[in-house]
Amino acid sequence: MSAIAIKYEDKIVDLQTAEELGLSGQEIELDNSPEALEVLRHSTAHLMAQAIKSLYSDAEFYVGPVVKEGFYYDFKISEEIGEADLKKIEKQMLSFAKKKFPIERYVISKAEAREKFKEDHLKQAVLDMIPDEDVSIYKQGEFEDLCRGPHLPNIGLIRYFKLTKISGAYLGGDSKNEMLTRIYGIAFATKEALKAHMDMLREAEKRDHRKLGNEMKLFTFREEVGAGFPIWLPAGGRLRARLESLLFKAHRKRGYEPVRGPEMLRSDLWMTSGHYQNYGENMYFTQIDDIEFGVKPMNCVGHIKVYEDELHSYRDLPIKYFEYGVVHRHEMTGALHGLFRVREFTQDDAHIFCRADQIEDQIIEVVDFVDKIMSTFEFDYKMMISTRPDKAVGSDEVWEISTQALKNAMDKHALPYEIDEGGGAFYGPKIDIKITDAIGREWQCGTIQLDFNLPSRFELEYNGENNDKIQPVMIHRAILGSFERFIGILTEHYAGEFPMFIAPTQVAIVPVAETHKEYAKLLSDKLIDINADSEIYAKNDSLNKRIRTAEKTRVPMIVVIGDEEIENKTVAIRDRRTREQYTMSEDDFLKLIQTKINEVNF
RNA sequence: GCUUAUGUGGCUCAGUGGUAGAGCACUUCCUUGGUAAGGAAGAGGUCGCGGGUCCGAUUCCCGCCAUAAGCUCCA
Repeated sequence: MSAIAIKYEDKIVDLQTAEELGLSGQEIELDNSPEALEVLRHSTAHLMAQAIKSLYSDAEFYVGPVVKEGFYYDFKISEEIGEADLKKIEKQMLSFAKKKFPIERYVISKAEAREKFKEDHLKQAVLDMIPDEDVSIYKQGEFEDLCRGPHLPNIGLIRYFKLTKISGAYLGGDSKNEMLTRIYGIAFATKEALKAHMDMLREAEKRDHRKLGNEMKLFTFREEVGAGFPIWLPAGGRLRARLESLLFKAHRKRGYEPVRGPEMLRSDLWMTSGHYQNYGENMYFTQIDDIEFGVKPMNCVGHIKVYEDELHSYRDLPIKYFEYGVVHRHEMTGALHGLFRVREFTQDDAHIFCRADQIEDQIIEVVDFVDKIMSTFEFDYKMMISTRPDKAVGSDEVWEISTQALKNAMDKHALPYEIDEGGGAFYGPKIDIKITDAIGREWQCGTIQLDFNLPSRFELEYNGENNDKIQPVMIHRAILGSFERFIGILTEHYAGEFPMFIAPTQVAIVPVAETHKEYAKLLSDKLIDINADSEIYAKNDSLNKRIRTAEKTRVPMIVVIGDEEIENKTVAIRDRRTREQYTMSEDDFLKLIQTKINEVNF
């Protein structure tokens, strides 16, 4: 295999440029490495533009970058174009690729470029953004494009690609500007890699929690209820209740006290906290007897009021309050997405009030808590420290101290993290937990936020050793993030096949005949005694049909009960995971279920 | 919020300028069955909501609501 580019001073330089400038470096071959794919996908974007230009002669082109999930090109044509046209464009791309045009590069002045692309007002907009005097042009066959590269030496190298999506996009991402057409695509160096990618997309589609949630009757949305307000159905309710009770115990063990603040608080309080000024556009307000109230978008103010209910000694700290807090946030309609982004959700929220010297230990304790839960669900995760955003309260100094405190805690325990500049909450910096699911997708759930600002704004204090008044530090934290999003992620992570300890139903009981129904009910009661939910499939259907129906609900275990089982006090088990059938004594079976449910503790 | 598309019984979807159809689910009956769909009959829809055009609208037009994809990743 020959090189398609080189690496020079840590930058990818294509062969055309390298030759021109006489550069040399480590060769990059056409494989599925990030560097090679970047070059390949960039050239594929150009090939797509070439095909579009040949099919729609009035096409004007904006930008065509490589992105995380492939590449795209923004352009404008007079004709209407849709999903169905993608095939046509792909075909045209292939026919160009077969001609193996070399990709040539040359440099001209910006003025010359302006003249060259005078027909294309989008290219002019691109030129406006380039500060340099000279610009590079890449040419393949008849097609020329303004581009800084890097590109492949020849379009014949582009073989395994797919156009995936077509949509609108604003010029420069600004909704005040004109709307362009955007086509997304993906390209790989090998056929296998492309196939694996397409398989992953199909798999993701199959796992979509909106689809599974509907099929498995976990939750639903209704137009007449309102966008972004989920309705939990019985199966979803059972799953959620299991999570809640596991988590309740876990909090109690770690010294958290359950509390609860009101859904609505007077607006004055939101002004004190700064939410009114910094978060108001996401809040819902209402008027009661001439007083304005804000529906809580976060639980911290309620917990602050709990803290204020009595005087605290330095000996009592840290004080930890937790609540499954229902919050409302006004998200843009276009941002709503199944359970992943809703307007009402329940956080597994907690606030730790502690002394400055306890920050590090508290942060680490929370990180451990997170680790315990995430590893139980077999999630890999990484942590990200987010710094001061544009809209923020508090002095730079306080931000600096608190951001440093987070970094120190992490560094001291050799915990790896990345930095997200400007991603913090308006009252303090945070550590976000990003988990990776079963098919490699990343999700943001948990968050640990360090806050000196709210304690100061609410003038919180505790009595120090010398009876002096000292301001506590507040740590806001959520581990699942919200039950909604987390259950959505779990659904996709497990493809609906929830493990025993959170499954909505642990066991499906199928009595062979009418005469076995009574026994099935007895077994079901025994299961309730060990905290396992079961459903009896005793409808007037054939045995086969009832087993099939039970299978479709993705229940972890199906047990069939007939004369034989009743006589021998056994159950015939059908295990979802192994798809195997075996017989077990009823006692052993109950013990097994009990073990499987109890083996999980956060 | 913006752009585009979609919206037909509980679910998945056909269909049409002359007020609708299938499969699954549901109800009743027959079947009493040993591990992935037994059979029959029946009930269920003002075709998302509101307005307009038309003799007539679920179908065409407009507005709204909801859903989906995208709108950040800079030649």
